Amino acid sequence: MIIDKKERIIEAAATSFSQFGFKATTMASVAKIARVAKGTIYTFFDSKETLFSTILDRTMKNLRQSAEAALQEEAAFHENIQAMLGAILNFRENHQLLIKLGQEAKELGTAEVLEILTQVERMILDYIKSVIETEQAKGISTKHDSELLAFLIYRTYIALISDWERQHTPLPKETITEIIKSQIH
Amino acid sequence: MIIDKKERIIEAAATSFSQFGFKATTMASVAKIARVAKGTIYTFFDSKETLFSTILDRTMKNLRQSAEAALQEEAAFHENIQAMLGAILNFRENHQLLIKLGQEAKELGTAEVLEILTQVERMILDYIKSVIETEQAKGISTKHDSELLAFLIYRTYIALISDWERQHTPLPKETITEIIKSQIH
DNA sequence: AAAATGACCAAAAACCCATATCGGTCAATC
DNA sequence: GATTGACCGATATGGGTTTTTGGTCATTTT
Repeated sequence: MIIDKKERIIEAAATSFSQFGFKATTMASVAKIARVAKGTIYTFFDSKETLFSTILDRTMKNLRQSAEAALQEEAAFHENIQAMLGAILNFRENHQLLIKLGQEAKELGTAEVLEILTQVERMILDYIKSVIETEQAKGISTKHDSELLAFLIYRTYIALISDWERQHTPLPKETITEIIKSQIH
Repeated sequence: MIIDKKERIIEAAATSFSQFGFKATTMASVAKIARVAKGTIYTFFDSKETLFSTILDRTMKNLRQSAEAALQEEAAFHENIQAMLGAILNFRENHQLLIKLGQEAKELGTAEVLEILTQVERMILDYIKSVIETEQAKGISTKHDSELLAFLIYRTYIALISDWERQHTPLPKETITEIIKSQIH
């Protein structure tokens, strides 16, 4: 019974955070959706932040899995990197929670949510870094160390996909591939 | 006399916009600092926006001059590009008007100021583009067309200088040079 | 008559403050 | 021992009132 309740709370919170964002989600409404009393939430989570963290951790785990699934054993390094970046951006653009947090940061500019988003970026960068390091362990040489390379590649990729398209027609896939490739080796 | 007055208004406005930002400068205070009546401002400029535009145009002209001054006839393309980028970033970081507009956009998030800032970015990109095109006209080959190359280089440079340093120790100059270089050829 | 002024106006912003809502607690209940 | 929901202090909200602002224009100054 206990586990079932905790799960219901998490699901209710996930729905609400995704639909209304962090600030506009109230503990009372989460409790109502989860069909528990407000106090019950606090037997599983000490605060709204903690509850949110649980949801975010799950989401990031899903993101890592999506990224992982894009990798192919037999593919070349730069192909895998690009497939992974594509998966990450696709995930970011299709998961309501991250979309909503982005909107919330832009509209309300709350320091709290802004910090959460930098945390998300940090987690993504760490994942990219780990993929690079796995590849390096296999003996593949890179131009820069994994931290810098992850940063450089991720930022460039986002710039080319999201920012460029705000004012231009999308770039051909080969162009993007070529740019990413030239940063690795 | 007329010219003198117009100049006084521009100077007063420049000071005020730089010190207090767009929203917080009032036409009344500009008039007071310039020692003219409020109505007089409107014989030279039709609106606060127009007045501001004049100031911004001057600032951008100064920026272009600073960037221009960093170029050296005998230097290699990538050296000039980097010198120019350095000059632009340095200008951005040291000119009160642009700093203040950045703060204003972050704090108040006014659509008006945000639009001004994208306009500034556009002007900077156009300038970089023109420098690239001058070089291309001399017969130097580049990996990408000038629009994409300007975008790529500028974004990467900002990422490496400003954003990287938010969480890491500054990168050695040679590393930055190398990265920029590899994007050009 | 051309240039300059500042009182004036509608519109927008800032200010107040009573009221509602929120995250979190804990004595009572199951 | 688990669960509840009335309750609390702190913060957010709504909206009526006042102040400030960009812009105008009849009047004055040059």
